[in-house]
Amino acid sequence: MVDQEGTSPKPGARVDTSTCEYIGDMLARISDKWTLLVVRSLGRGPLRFSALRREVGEVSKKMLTSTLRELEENGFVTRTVIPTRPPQVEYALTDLGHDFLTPVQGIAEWVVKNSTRIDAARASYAGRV
Amino acid sequence: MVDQEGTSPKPGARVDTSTCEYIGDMLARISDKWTLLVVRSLGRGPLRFSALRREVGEVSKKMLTSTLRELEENGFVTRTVIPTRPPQVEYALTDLGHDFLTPVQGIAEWVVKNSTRIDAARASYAGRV
DNA sequence: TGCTCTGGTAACAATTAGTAACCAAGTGTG
DNA sequence: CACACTTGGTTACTAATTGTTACCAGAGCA
Repeated sequence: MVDQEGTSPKPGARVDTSTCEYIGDMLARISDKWTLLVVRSLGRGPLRFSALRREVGEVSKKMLTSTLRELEENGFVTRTVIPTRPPQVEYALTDLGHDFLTPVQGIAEWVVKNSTRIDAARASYAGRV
Repeated sequence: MVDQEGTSPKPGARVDTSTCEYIGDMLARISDKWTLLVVRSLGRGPLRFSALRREVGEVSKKMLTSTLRELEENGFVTRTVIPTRPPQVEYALTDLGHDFLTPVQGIAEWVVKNSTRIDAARASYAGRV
């Protein structure tokens, strides 16, 4: 075996393996550049595609589309087409998505509360290097 | 102007703009594929590089290295070289990193609690499509 | 007529992540 | 002795993901 990258089966996991895998899977699912940002934006109320794009920031149409598709697939948001002159599409959090907002806000609040410590740590690291 | 992708300055943000940007920045910082997984693994105690790699799962050395470097830079983990025969390197959460574990565990717990609903939503979407 | 808006999509470019090999010093195996 | 294997990486190359740009279609407006 010459420095293999692949991981072989690991028998002795500390916590229930399938639960761990499930969490890991979900964390991987939400750990992309836009998902949390989009959920947070929709947490303040339903938004149309363009409004959401303005709200989130520098997200491209393509990535916003694919992020929303995946959130839809996971049951976090609904997509409603409003048949106006140029048809508009409204995105809103489902009950599940709204509940998910709680832990997400938890992170956001933690970040705000600890911003001083984070900045201090970063400054200190920059100083050491 | 022909379908510009760039976003122009947006004056009327609902919440304090700089706070929002700070949160967005931090969310972007932790929303990569491995950060949350690594923090969660180190939450159970300090681990050496290889042990951590086994714990996290299918992460490549390269990505684990860069993830750990960024966590170090943000003051979430410490890196300690143990001068043994082949020198070993131990990674551990700092106080800041340990505190961060709380909101991260919040997400993990939410996922476990709501796994039934998530699975149901996914199945329902798969059925509709 | 020309330019705007709507919510996308397709083709291509740029960035990022993953893979495989390598390093160097020391241990164990045949 | 020669080989394999350990440690924590780095490097070069490739694969996958993201971002950019242009385009669609139908209506509004000057």
